[in-house]
Amino acid sequence: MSKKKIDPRVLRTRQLLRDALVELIREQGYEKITVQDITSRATLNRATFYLHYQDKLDLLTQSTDEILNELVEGIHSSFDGKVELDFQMNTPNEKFIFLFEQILLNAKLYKVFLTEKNMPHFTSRMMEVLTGFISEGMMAMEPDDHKLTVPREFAERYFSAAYLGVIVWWLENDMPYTPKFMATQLMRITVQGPYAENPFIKLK
Amino acid sequence: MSKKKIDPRVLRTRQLLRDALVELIREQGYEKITVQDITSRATLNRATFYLHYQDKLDLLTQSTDEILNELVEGIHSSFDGKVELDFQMNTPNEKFIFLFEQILLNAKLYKVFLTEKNMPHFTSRMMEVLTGFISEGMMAMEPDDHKLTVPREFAERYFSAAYLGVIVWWLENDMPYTPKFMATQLMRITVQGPYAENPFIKLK
DNA sequence: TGTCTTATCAACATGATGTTGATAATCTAA
DNA sequence: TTAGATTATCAACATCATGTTGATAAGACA
Repeated sequence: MSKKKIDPRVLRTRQLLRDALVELIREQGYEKITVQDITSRATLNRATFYLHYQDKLDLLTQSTDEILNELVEGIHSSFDGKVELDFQMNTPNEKFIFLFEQILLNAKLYKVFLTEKNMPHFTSRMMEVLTGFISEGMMAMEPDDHKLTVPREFAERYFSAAYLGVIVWWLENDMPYTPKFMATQLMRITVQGPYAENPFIKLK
Repeated sequence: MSKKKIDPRVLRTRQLLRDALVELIREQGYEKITVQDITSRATLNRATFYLHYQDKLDLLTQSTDEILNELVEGIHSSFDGKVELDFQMNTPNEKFIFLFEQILLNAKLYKVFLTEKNMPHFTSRMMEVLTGFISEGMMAMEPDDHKLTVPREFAERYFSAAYLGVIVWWLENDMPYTPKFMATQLMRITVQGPYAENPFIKLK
């Protein structure tokens, strides 16, 4: 009901605007772009822009929301209830492999949106997405707050930030490893920490 | 030699502009601010702004650099060579306590710059600062790359992103814990992971 | 004190913004 | 395939922010 048929011209126009935005951000940074620049690149009239979006920021916000909603829905529809989100040494979680694979598919776009300085909204939304998976996984592993070493929110933020940081690093370096390798490394560092002979674990 | 006497009026003007910027970002977000807004708030003429900065972004960039340079120099001068940056269970590293204390002192400013959406430059510079400490600590602990479970750069990014995420969480929630508590939690989750009975460590 | 530096102020050209109304193109459904 | 509805185009507009300039005032410093 909520999805009436959308005029294909509208979809086309919005896609053109979004593509133009991504290109221009990469070329000259988000700040310097004007609505005029975007519509010129998209071969549309400037007034047309205002039929679809309030301003530059609105275009960016809506685009990021659409992209990340697709990501989340893709994961949900592929794994709906089938895969437990547990953390095990050297066995990368399939959802995380899928995550890196999806990002790889749209690497050009993710790279621009995640690694350009001054990209409002996208990074925080991406963080929310990751927090979703991580809090889900943590609740599955340990629903009892008392058995956590640190406040739950603290841990969730710690891991989502760490994972996002790694994703950004991967993109900045032009994806030097496969999705499976990345997911494996994440499991390993999460479980074992960074040192092979784990000098951390010397409990008193 | 590089620090000639700076006219106090210049310092005053720059301080006024920086303060105005921080206030306005908090009130209406970085995007919507104009140079006119900043100079009005600072009770300065708009032309005066251009005697000191190229544009809004230049003011922001220079301000963040100054703030973070002060932070780094403060830590260096307080601990110069005295404190090893090692990671031990339940014993928070003094540099990290100091870090949280410094942020607490300028919490209003850090909160705006780190948690407002769309804050160019500051977050990435802050990340660099953290990466500095972390890579220093990791090299002290384990200079041999072969004994790492994951690529060194991967681990450095993982931890700096995680730590920055936790700092942002702390600020967003209006510093609900003391710097010492925060530093302790960071050590604990880094060393032991999030679970008290560490179910992660079930090696095959 | 006088000199140098900086701030002030008004004014200007330029360019981006957001809106409007008339017109053309394109889609959808009968 | 055609008619009616939707959307895009285009030119024009007032408004606002920008960046700069030149003349003048105020403040710092030796």
